Amino acid sequence: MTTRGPSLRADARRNREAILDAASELFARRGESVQMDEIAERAGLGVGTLYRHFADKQALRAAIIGRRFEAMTSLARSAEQIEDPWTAFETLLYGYLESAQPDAAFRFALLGPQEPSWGEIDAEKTAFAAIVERVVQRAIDAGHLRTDFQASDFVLITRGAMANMTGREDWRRHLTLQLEGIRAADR
Amino acid sequence: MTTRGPSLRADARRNREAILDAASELFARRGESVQMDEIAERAGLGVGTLYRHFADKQALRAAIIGRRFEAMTSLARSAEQIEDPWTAFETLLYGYLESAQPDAAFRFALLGPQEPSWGEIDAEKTAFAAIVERVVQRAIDAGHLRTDFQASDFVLITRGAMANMTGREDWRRHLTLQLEGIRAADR
DNA sequence: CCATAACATGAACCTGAACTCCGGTTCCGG
DNA sequence: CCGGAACCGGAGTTCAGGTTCATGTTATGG
Repeated sequence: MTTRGPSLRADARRNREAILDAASELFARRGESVQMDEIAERAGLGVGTLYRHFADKQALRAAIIGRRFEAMTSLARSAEQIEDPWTAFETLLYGYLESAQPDAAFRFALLGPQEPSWGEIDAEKTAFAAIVERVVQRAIDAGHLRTDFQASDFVLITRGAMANMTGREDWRRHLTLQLEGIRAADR
Repeated sequence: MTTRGPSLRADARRNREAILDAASELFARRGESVQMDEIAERAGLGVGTLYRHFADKQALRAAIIGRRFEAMTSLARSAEQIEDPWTAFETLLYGYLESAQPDAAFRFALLGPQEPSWGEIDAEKTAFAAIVERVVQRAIDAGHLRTDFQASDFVLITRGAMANMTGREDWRRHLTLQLEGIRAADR
């Protein structure tokens, strides 16, 4: 998926990038409602070209989401490098949410019912989850998180916060409240 | 809005109810994607009849959501009657969420971007909020909730829980965690 | 029981947005 | 510099689903 190989003419590759960029931008800002013609125009291309690169709208959307997940994984990877377990955890959590905030398409993809055919994304998702697992475990071992905290709770927390990304910065308040319920009892 | 008056033929009133019931059922289960023809069929009526009673699909949706909000308000009213402040709070919280759980349309209406033209619903929403305000305040005064808890936090918590209503019962776990962050520190 | 206004019906209509298709254009190895 | 394979453009096609309206049906007061 990533290194698609050499067999792609130079202009084709350039256009593919342009499409991805334009679509990212628009999907991020307006979510579901953007239409193919708009994306084409913003990319400075014809609609036909979009369909040369992606089977249908759904496939394009999936590619975008996949891209974002790759970014999330690399974010997680760098957070994992941080020495202090709690700082690592917080960095991951805030980094994840702050990346999600401006991307309505991504948030919606996670909050709405999951589509079928997102098989490829699931793989990336798993990679991300594995890193979260480790960061969480480290925070628990260091005595910063409740011992009964699960990696799956990370998902609950983040979904909760994302649900409150409506215009304002309410989600930060919500996250703070949630963190209180998550920390180890002794402080 | 509620007592629309006498000027409505008996069969018309009956049909209106049938439409509302059918639409509630379908919207609740399948959210946005139901189509007018389906609703008509399930109500045992023709599509034209739907349009006699509701200007368009959006209006029908709004009527349904409004109805649910009325139910929520009456739920809140009865929770408010409970003696013990904490029990009242918990009853309201769980009652609200358990009602929301089977109703995808309602949840989606709250989680998605709010449509315009839902002015009438906002009124009902305000009534609900007023009751929440009182129940929350009582729980704070009784020393069960953090003193810095806001009525608006009720919204954050419930949105968070609703975001985790995906098939399983994850939201209960999430709510438990959230409650830990919400309770008064002294326990 | 009638007259008639209110109501119901659903096939046809219309809209908008995804997708196709083929004539024209561009890249690239030789 | 050339041939042709790969690629692009965007007007036109298709189709799903919301909405209308001419025709038929039913409730209700007198």
